[in-house]
Amino acid sequence: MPKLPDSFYTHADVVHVSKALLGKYLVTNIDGQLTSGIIVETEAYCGRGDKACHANYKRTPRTEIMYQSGGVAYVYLCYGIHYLFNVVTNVENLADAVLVRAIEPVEGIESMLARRNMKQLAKRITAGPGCLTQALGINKLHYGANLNGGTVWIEDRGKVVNETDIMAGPRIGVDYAGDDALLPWRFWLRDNKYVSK
DNA sequence: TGCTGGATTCACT
DNA sequence: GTGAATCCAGCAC
Repeated sequence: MPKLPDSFYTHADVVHVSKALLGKYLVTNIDGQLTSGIIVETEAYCGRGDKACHANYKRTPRTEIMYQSGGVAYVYLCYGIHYLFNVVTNVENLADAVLVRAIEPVEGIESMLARRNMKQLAKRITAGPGCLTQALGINKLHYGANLNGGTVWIEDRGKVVNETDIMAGPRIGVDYAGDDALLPWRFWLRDNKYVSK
């Protein structure tokens, strides 16, 4: 299965990339366990002028990775409990990123259940940014991981997503960002039960 | 060196 | 609907 090329991630419009990631397959091969799922919900974060983006205010060691050329993972620990998985986009020195909020499980469901400490498949296994990282085994070790490597990557398996099936709305949990919290930069696949909220 | 609060989730009431 | 759990980056001193 073809991994997405570097040119996909270095696209100049992070909003475009956010929508293009819907329907793609997020795959991890961690601890010898292959797990994957269809990306069904994303959010765009722009490093320039977007108050909700970590990299907007100041360049720090944590956000340094977002200034790299697109195609690497930005993994961030939130509330001391949950890891959030982002895809860095755009070219070097432009700190854009796409937050992956939800996926639909496809492969390695048994492994996901074990990681989530669940007995049977339920919607909440991957519906939410903190959930999907746990299900896929993503953690701080994958901060800065190259998405063309053999640990975490994204595949295009030819699934077609119609523009009319893509819904847009305000982002979640970024009320502190003032007016920028209202930007319709959250995207999800219509009628998909694994979308959070 | 110490304090504050967050791109959240889950278990209760 | 509400509140606790829980770590570390960023900033103040």
